[in-house]
Amino acid sequence: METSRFEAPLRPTQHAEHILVTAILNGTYPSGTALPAERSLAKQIGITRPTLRETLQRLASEGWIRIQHGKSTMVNDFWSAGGLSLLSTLAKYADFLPNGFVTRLLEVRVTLLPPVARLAAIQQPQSLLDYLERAPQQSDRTATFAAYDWELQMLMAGECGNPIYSLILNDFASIFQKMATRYFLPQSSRDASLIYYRNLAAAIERKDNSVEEIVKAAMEQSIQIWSKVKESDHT
Amino acid sequence: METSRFEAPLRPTQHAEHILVTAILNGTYPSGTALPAERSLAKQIGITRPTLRETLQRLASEGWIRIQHGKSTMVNDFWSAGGLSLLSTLAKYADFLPNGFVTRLLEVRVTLLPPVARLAAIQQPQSLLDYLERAPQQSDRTATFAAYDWELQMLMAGECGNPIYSLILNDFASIFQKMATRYFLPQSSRDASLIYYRNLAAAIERKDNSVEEIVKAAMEQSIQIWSKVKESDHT
DNA sequence: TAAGATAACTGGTATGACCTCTTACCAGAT
DNA sequence: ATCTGGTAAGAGGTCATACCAGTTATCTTA
Repeated sequence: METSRFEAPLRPTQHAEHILVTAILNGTYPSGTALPAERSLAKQIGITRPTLRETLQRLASEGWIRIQHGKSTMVNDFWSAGGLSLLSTLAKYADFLPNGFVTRLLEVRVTLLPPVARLAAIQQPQSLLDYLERAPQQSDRTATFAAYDWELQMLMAGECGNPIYSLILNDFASIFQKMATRYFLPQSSRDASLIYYRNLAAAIERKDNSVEEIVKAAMEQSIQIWSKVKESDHT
Repeated sequence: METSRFEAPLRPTQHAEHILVTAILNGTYPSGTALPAERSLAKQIGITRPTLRETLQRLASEGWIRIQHGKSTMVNDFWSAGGLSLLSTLAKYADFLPNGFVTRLLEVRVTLLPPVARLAAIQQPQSLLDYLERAPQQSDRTATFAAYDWELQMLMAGECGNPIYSLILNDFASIFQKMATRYFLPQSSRDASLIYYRNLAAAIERKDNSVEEIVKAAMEQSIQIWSKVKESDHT
């Protein structure tokens, strides 16, 4: 349950977020119901109203709640009303994530990244090749692989010519970073990625439009790998 | 420059957002530089610090700025550091949008929506068919088409079984709504959509896996239509 | 009975003080 | 000379409380 061994005394604003998000996720404040008034809510949580409001504004902009002057603040069904920035907050409370949620994320990546890679390979092939040249070694640490793999995605999104893909990926960051340290733990995961990097570099040099398929295959494989990693973790 | 003919006296918190976002977009506060201290910034804008902070927190959560205790608040390069929720704020300041930005958004939709439609057609075909049954009439108002078209996308995202697609679409909402009223203005746009709705319904009933292609073709066509709409608007 | 004032909610903003973190600078010890 | 630790200034973080402004139900009043 804990992220760190020592209970870091949360700042009031983070404390409020923790209380509220937890309460929404566990059904204490079901969607469609009204949140307590700010004055009483602040007293309950043990912070002051201005501080509480900063947190409320943040949660509202992510889509957890809906604030309207004069009316009570309402709890949203964030799956239907929320924005992608929910993911960054949601990642902090991974215990509440539905089963297979990371898989859902990887499935989105299967549809997104291949076209992005194709465009990037067309627009800035040398930039990708330079980066792929600096691929990690088989013996490198898990964290090294996680960082390298993530930056490869960001690089492709940044070079594809469409800035919107970067925005989407940025929202994926928190959850991806969190899963990557588990994903790259087995040696087999790292081996698979190294093969992927090599194939990708070769495809980019060939300029034969095989980039999209290669990335798609790798992304689909990553779903399989992830499901195995999850199994072995439960053992 | 103005969105409405009448200068609506913005609430302090919105006023602050307007000032800051405008200043960031027009280069007054370039990315990488420090924002003025909260106390002086609040005085400049003419609001108080707690109010300013609410706005700053919101902007920070969208990725415009980076706040750190003790250090100065820094301006981000939001294209590389921002999240998808930027779009909702960005839509309010469409004058600063780079040329072809909506086209970039439509291009993302081309990669995103077809797989979503395919999944939705598999999981909840009847739900889609029921909705397509209630398609608007050729003579209906522009706003009617805009609303119907948007809700169709949302329905597909909601029924596809992967909640993340809904989150992404939600962030598209503001810009899409804004463009839809222009997009559906010509009769030809509405005719094209009506054909698309019919084809889609037929494909779903056939259950022959043609849904994805039909949606993809329609989304690609929408890019063409949009470029024509833009041209004629400049005339 | 129906229109309008009013009071009691709710969130929105204003003040000004104090707490905490970061940083740079400087005195003292090595 | 260099390292160490303290110290002060400036940044964001929080608090306390009062007041402003929409929303809504109620209670007048025509």
